[in-house]
Amino acid sequence: MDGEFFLMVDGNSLMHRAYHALPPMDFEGTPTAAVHGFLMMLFRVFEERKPAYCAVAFDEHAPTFRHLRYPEYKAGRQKTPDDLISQLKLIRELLPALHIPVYAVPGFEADDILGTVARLNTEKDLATMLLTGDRDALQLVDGKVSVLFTRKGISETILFDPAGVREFFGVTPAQVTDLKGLMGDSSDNIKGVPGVGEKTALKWLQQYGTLENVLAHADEITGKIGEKLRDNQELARFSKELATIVPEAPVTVDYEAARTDRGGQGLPALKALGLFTVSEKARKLWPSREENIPEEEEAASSPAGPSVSLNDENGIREWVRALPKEGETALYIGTEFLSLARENAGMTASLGQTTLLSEGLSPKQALDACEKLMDRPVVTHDAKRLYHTLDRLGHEHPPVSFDTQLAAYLLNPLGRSFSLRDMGGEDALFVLKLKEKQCRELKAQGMEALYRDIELPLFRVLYDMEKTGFQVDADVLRDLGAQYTKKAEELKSEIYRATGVSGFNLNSTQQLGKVLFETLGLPAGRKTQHGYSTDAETLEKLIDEHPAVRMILDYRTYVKFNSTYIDGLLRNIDPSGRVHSYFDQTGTATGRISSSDPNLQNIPVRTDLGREIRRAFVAREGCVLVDADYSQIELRVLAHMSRDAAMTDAFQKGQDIHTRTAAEVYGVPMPEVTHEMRSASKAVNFGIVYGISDFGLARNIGVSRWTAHDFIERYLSRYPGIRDFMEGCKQEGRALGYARTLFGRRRPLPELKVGRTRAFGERVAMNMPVQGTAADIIKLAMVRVWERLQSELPEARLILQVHDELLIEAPQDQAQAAARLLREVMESVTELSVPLVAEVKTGKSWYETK
DNA sequence: GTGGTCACG
DNA sequence: ACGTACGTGACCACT
Repeated sequence: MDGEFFLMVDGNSLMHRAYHALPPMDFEGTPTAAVHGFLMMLFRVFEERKPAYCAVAFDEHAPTFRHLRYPEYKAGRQKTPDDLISQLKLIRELLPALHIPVYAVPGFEADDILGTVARLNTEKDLATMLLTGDRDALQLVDGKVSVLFTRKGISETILFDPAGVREFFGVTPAQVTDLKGLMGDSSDNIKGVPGVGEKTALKWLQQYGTLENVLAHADEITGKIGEKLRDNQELARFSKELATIVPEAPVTVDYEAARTDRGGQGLPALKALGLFTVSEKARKLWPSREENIPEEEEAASSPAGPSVSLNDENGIREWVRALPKEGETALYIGTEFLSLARENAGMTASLGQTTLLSEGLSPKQALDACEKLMDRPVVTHDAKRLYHTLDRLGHEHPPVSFDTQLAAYLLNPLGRSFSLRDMGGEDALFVLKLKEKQCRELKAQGMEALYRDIELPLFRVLYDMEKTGFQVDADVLRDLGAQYTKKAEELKSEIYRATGVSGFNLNSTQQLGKVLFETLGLPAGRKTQHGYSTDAETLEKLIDEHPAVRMILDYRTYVKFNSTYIDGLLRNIDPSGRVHSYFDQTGTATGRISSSDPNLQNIPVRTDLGREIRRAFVAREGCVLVDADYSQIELRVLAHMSRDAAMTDAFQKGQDIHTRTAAEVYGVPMPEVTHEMRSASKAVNFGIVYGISDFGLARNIGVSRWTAHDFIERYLSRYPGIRDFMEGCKQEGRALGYARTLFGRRRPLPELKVGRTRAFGERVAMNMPVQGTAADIIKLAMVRVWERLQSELPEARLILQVHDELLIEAPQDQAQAAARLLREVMESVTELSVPLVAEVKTGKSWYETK
């Protein structure tokens, strides 16, 4: 915020935060922890933001008043503890001594006063910053009013302007009360509409704008939730009214008294309470005060060893100059609020025991200040995200020597979360310590090479893929969407006619199940927790029973394509016409990467209808797509790992593996293998990779489980190496407690110990080494392809990976070179006992490469 | 938020 | 003796 502004503090909110965030502390029996926390917080904001004016508002209870209007108001809140009440009294006495005015009006809450002071300031054309931990205040944000929001207790703040509120909460400041009216707020005992949560409320507000308009269109909303909304209109309006801050509290502002340059007195009062750290901070804030004569260093303030603030320019210079030439630097930029890159993202950099902190400076300022750090390789947590962040800040990328997030993933791919916070730390110093520990563990577990040669360099590749994106032709999508919508609508009325039931929600499995299996009396198949199963497998069996069934299946297809692919993709196209998927390198148990927002790894291809969607995925002007698929990579890996003679032979001779399998299992020469025989064998080959069971195979290919059992037996007797391999996987899993790939990647097998999930654990023990090794191979191929493209074809870019497929976007005249490079690298990236084969195709669209 | 369904490898 | 093929992500209905 530029220029002068008024810092208006919600005293109750901050005291509550401080009270709960800090361990109890007292001075000669008087509790002081919350007071200490409050003042440290306030003074830090003074340091960082330099407000020209400041005042603090407190709730002033007038029970009868509130009571009469809102009997249940705040009934849900817990009683304030005694030692917090005493500290609230204390702080209200201390603040005036520090020349910070206190505003409190009986019958009004602090946020009413915040709103009123903000209004008064705006009328004087003075900017306001509201310091609070209460989300209600966000409704007050506008061009002149911002909210400095406390997080993680009181240790961090984040500044919201109108764009920030939109970006973070998905609503404009004006819609904050509409949101609360719909979803309620348990901390304020505001009920909202029952059953409506944040997601629903946001959706409606996006569509209708205001709560009143949502209510006006209540009959358009279907389902139970629509009913609830219609039944609770009054409650919604009342909830919104409760949440609305009326900036009409009877307060007047004495601007002269609120000037911050009059502070610095009252230090004796602070010391009398044992608040030495606070008083030291105050002394620095107001150095000219005569009573601020430095005394003997009484309270060393920093518990975390030597650290310098980035506000301290000399300190930074000293720090940077003192950096040894050798040695590692850790760099960590706090995660959660990066989308608000203009504000305090809490960057830290560490070297050995020294920590450099940016509190309150923008990351840009912070980074500029320690630019020298960028020359050397950094240790960080989530390097891919760091690179994206630095892009936004307009900063270069330092090379990355270690990524603790990737190491954590390798050490336990089943981990639920890999955020630094969940690893137990929040700054670069912690990252550095974590690295030491992880290095030892990676080494002990034989994963150094996997880490160094595959996982770490891959982040750079994925970063590029995310940044580059994939061009999507929105017109093609919209065109398809219109066709699909028309088809779906037609089918819908046909289905209503054919079933004789209209108006039910076809998308609801429950309603559909009732119509099919009760109204029409069709024979029900499997059951689910909530009724009849209506999945495709069940419905396929009923196609001949009723004409509506086929139509329902078709309807589902069109609706699915429309909602997931057409609408879903259109939502994700950036202004330049490209979609930027997120590639999660720490998301799967087996070592694969996953793709989301949008997921580009499940774009339809198996049916003609679905494949049309790929026409929308195109190369940019002047470029083509070069697409390479590994042929049967998992079965080749299986052949290699199992050393099975027949399967190895098949691949070495370049035979069609499913035909060869059929020949083996049915005992006929390959030319005599029929389509049906090959197709059944293909299913078994897949099943084998998944850790087959006769039941599963039977269900998949529609034979009895005894037939399936027999089939598997014959398969395993023809491929005895595979039987041994599978047994070996299970035994090793039991002995070691984990499954592992050819490259040493591990997956723990906790399931194997528990009786009920043991069979599952066994299948995982058999599947993971195969799926995981294939994942290792393509990851290594990606790194090599990326490196070679850098030096040989810098205009060509890797843009997508789909587990066994890589996609490059290359200038037209470099397509051949790119295709050759891609094939060469993919096929030679590692040496197995069978050849690796990649099939390459080029085309203007992804459809053409299939 | 959970479960059902369905898209991919 | 047990449930019933491995790994993902998105959307919808419903609680």
